[in-house]
Amino acid sequence: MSHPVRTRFAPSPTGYLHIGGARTALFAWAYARRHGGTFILRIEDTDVARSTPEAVQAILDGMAWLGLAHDEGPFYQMQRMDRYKEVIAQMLVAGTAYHCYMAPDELERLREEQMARKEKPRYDGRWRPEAGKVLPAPPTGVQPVVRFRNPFDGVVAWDDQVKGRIEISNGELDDFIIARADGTPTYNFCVVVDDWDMGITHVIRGDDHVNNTPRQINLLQALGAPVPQYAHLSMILGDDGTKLSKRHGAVSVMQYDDDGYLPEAVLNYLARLGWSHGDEEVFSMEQFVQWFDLDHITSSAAQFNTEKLNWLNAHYLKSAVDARLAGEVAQRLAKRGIDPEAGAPLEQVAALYKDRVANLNELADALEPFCVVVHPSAEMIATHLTDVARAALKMLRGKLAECAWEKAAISAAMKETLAACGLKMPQVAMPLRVALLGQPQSPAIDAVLAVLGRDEVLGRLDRYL
RNA sequence: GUCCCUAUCGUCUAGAGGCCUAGGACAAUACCCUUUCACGGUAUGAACCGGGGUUCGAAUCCCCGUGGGGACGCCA
Repeated sequence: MSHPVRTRFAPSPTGYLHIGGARTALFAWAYARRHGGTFILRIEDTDVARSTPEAVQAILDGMAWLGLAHDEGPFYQMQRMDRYKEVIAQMLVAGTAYHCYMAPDELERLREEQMARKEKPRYDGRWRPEAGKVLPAPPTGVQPVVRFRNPFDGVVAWDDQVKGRIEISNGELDDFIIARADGTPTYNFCVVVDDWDMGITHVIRGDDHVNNTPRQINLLQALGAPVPQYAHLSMILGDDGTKLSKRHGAVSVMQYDDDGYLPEAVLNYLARLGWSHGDEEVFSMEQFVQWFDLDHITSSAAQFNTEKLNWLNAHYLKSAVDARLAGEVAQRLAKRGIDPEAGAPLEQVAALYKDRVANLNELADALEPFCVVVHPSAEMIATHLTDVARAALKMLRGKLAECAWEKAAISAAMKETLAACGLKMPQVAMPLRVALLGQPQSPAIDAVLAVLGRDEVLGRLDRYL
């Protein structure tokens, strides 16, 4: 507890915020919250060619939808160039970095030779200054890159908070480039300077960065900077067990909004994917933050399971406040060109349907017939609105025109009609559903009538009588 | 190829040497509830990758295979 916890989420704005990034952000956010720390958002936009302002916005939107608020930032690496260049200059002076004039094609050739010899491809250190070593004369007209002088022997080790102790021999590493020929700094270098400057105490990030960690630790140490704790999260696989890709599965979190998921369902699902707290399955973010720890993160990859997400979403839909649901559905209906004010009060209809659907689009589908004139198919009319049924509906209509407009009275009117016609409930309820909503399934019919309103019910009925 | 990570029901997972005849959840199946369709309830089936150790005792620790994933960029 001596140091306040500071975590960060550091996406590169080359695309939207996808489900894997969202989980990384969630865990980093939760860890900071859990320890009363600070959650920082940093945009790693040094890849100018692929970074876009749209992607930055998409990431911000995704975070906002999920409710993952950052305490500091967003910081943009492109705005920190002066600082990076300052550090590089210092390293050059200190001798922890050096200029390398090797041409890219020359480097490429070296790599190919090494691969052919079944060796790990790495820079051979030809421009690395050593005591007593004579360096070639720098070729004229060539802009050098700057390489980090990585320790030659020994091992780099850290206690990964999710994977345990990891040791990498320095012999596996090479003198990687920290500044390109045009002077711009590279990823591993920027990350290190940023994590240092921003006082990051816990680096919680994707598993694909395990290989970068030893390089970053070496750099940090060369800089005399403190080494943070690292926690590497395993990746999320697609529904079919294969790697998520743009082609399948790796959709924007905003797609889940479009698909009718509630953010709390997505959050709960993500929290439970790769982390656990005993048998707990359903919990709020408040509860999650209280429970969250690095010790119970799974170290192996997890397969995304849409069905479980659906179940959670249905669960949160059931317990959602009617007014909120009505608002969400109204927006969706409006997008379909339907006036949500046109029919029965949406809030009441939503209450009737919310425990029968798995997402907001299904809810909108269910509420739509309450707002528009429905046109059941000829086949459905033939099947349900038989002469017998119509006769019963006609009698029912008479009673409905006069009874008190509430569930019990409506139910009584139906029962009287059934008795008078010698019919069973479904024989009248089904045709009634078809006439009113255009489909033979609905919640309890008396409740549907009550909510639709007398005028609407009688009007819709009259089209068939 | 080299290095690193990883392995419990179909899926997410519980499990820190005896509480494990391996627990929960989703999904599946059956039944119950029911005014249709759902919701809900109850029940059932379903797993420790293989082989060696260590130990009185291993899902848990170690080694070797095998499977899966990642990294080896003047990308991040």
